[in-house]
Amino acid sequence: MLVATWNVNSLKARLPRVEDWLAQTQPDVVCLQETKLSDPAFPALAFSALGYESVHHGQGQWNGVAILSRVGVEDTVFGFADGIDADQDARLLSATCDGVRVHSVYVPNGRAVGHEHYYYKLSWLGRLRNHLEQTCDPSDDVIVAGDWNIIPTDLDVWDPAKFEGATHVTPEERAALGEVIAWGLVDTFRERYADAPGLYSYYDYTAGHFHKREGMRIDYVLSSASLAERSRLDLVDRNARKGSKPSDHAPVLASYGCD
DNA sequence: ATGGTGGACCTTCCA
Repeated sequence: MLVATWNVNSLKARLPRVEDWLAQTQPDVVCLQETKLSDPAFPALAFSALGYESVHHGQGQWNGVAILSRVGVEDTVFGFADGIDADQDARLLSATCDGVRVHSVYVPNGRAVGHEHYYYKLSWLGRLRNHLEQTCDPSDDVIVAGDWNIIPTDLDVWDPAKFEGATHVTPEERAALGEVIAWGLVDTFRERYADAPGLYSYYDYTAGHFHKREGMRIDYVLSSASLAERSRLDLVDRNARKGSKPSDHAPVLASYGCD
């Protein structure tokens, strides 16, 4: 099974690129973030024409997450499970695709350390952990993929010094991510490329960051142990960040063999 | 030059 995650930064602006990329890459399951669409505006028919069923959790102007699958979509849950404080934004979508419980996540940015949005980000990650505890089991095949808005280690950014005092690198954010991972997830990308620098999924649009390879790895596909054992490939599709009108994020791919 | 891009959309917010 080939799984991808991609923050498209407006599906309306990016649809032709996403269609071309799907046809070329042929993933089985795709988690999208930042569709910036209402549910009625979601282009399900365009994906259907390419062989993908889809589910979308949107709110319009901001946020919005989707799952595309050519191996089925069942038991969709929109946002956090019942009993968890509801999210103000559309940032989480869960569904089962060919027996794998898939989560498309768009973790809040945080904006600035100490900002109200920063505490919302930490709370959100705690609620994500609760959601996993309530809705699935780490011994099952589980994928949590998306834009995490956290640089896991200093290896995942071009210049850690530039981030002193900034969000994405604080011990609190990394600890909150750690609590999600401790539920039972593996970052197979970093295991595969244990000490390799320069592998980034996001580049700021401004100041030529992409061409200077000044990026960060904030998009990742985390998987439960049963899938991680069958991990066959992890990569960032850097080519999809090139050309005219790209997203500021590149797609991240992970594939898993059969049992 | 004290900005720099790009997407939401109408003046400013967000990343």
